[in-house]
Amino acid sequence: MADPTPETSPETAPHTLISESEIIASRRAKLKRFRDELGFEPYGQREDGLLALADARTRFSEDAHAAFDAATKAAKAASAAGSAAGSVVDGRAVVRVAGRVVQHRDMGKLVFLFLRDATGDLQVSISKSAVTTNAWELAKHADYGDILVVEGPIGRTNKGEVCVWATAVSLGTKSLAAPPEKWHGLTDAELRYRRRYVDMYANPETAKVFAMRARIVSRIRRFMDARGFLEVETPVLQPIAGGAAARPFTTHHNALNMPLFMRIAPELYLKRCLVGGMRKVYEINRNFRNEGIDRSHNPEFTAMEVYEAFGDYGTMMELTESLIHELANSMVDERRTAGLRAETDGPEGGPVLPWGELAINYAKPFVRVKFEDLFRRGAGCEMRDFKAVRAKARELGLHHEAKLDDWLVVNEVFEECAEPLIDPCRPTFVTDYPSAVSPLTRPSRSDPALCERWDIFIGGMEVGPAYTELNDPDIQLAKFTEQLKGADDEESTFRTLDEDFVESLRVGMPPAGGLGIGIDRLVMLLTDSASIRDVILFPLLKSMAPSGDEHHDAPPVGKIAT
RNA sequence: GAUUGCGUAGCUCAGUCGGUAGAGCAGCGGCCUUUUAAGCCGUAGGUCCUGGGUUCAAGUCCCAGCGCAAUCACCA
Repeated sequence: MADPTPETSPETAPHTLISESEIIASRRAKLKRFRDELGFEPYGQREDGLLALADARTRFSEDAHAAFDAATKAAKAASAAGSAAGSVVDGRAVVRVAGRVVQHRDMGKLVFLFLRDATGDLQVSISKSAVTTNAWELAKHADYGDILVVEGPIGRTNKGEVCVWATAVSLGTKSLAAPPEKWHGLTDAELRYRRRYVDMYANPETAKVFAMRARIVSRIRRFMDARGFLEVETPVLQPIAGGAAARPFTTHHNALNMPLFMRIAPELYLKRCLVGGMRKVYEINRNFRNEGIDRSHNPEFTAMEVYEAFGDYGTMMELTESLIHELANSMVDERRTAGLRAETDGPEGGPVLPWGELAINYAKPFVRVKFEDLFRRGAGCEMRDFKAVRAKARELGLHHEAKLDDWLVVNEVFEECAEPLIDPCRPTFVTDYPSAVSPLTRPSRSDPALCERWDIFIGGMEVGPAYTELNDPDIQLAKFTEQLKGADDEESTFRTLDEDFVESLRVGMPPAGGLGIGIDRLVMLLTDSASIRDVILFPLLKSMAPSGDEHHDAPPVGKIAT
């Protein structure tokens, strides 16, 4: 980067619309002083040989520290007694570290500060007598949020704090923003989401959750790969949004002048992979649904879908149970390492992980209950006794019951009465759903009113469904057609029959089991996070209204494709 | 979409019955070579979310709007 030209000096002419508080003005003044008077490049440079702060801490040696301490004291005593002091041998490891300043205590001729990186905090102690004048001035006037690079031996203070005794200090990056409160951190939920980059360093728990998320997803991939599944990537931009019944986001391809949808599910493409001959495939990727936002819904979310030729919903059940059990075990290990609450000796042999007020027991086998049995327990009548079911629906105040098909009423009564009976502390497979509410599922051969589908519930949340996939093109076409008939005007603008998919079934898709798992929800459960926003780095928020501009949502025409 | 709550300094929060806008941290100036939210002295900092209304007087009461949160609804 070239030096800033004087006439556009950023210290005096910030070209942002953000008003400059005096806090920021003073930081700009410091930036100028650090650069012009002290000779530090305010935006740093390449640094080789940096240790993560946690790794630097492990280089501390009690023996080396004690030996150096004793030698220093002896030398001092000798010097005081007038005898010649031999040179002190310093056996302490020298480390070079970088981090953001999160504590700064100026004791006059000694400065203590805490640096923070993604691995944790480490104290740096800077004695005026141990560094150059310029480094001393930099350390003394460093602001919260500045990134410093420090080198020196690692030892202890008198109070026992492991620290780097700086021999060199330089500027990694000057921070020009007012920092959050150093003790309370950033607590305002809105600010935490809008300024996640501050939240991540100010609240280390936030960064930890995302590190855990990364490990969970990585373990899922290893699990799937070890079982011989091939990871594939299918279109996010789809001409027809299929595979689920959700409202899609719409977009447009200019060169082809073609409307497109952001996918609501990858299902129909993954099945085409089976038609093409892939036996076992999975995809972990984003889905987009243009619907409401709450603690368990974000408009874009990550899902894993899995398809296994010649499997069925039982195959998928075993896979899901093993995967989630294994993930829970790994989280127990992680939590123990971190000194957090977790057990492996639950009533059924654990692992047990906390989720809010709940202690969820992931012991195998997970609970299995048939839809029909759970319905009977919850509603107090047989689900096939539609008269009784409708009476129950009216009793529950489901006033639009009359307009609905029998099985849809069954489904609503189930959600109202039966789902609450599921123990939130035990992962539970609800199996054998009514065929009528599962258009992509193969009907059960022994009982065509039912189909080979389960949903897994954990902590009261629906984490994912699995099917024995419907691969009869004629039945599939009939189900799609029927579904389209029920669509209202609005739905029909985005709901279209995917004829190519039906054609692929005519080519022939092997019998298969398929599975979908909401990764965000699973991560919520495994990391004890209450909201999906706590496991998505940059969750969608309403944009801040630019004052006085009513047309801010109109795109700047002509500025898009440059 | 509905209901409730919240919105005050950069951050975390007080603000009584409607009567001069407050604290801590951060900032600025000073002191301090062993601090652990360091401490001490001094100092500066406000569109009380926005817009109306009631009133002699509104951060406070009323109405509308915006944002966030929780609960519900929606979401096979």
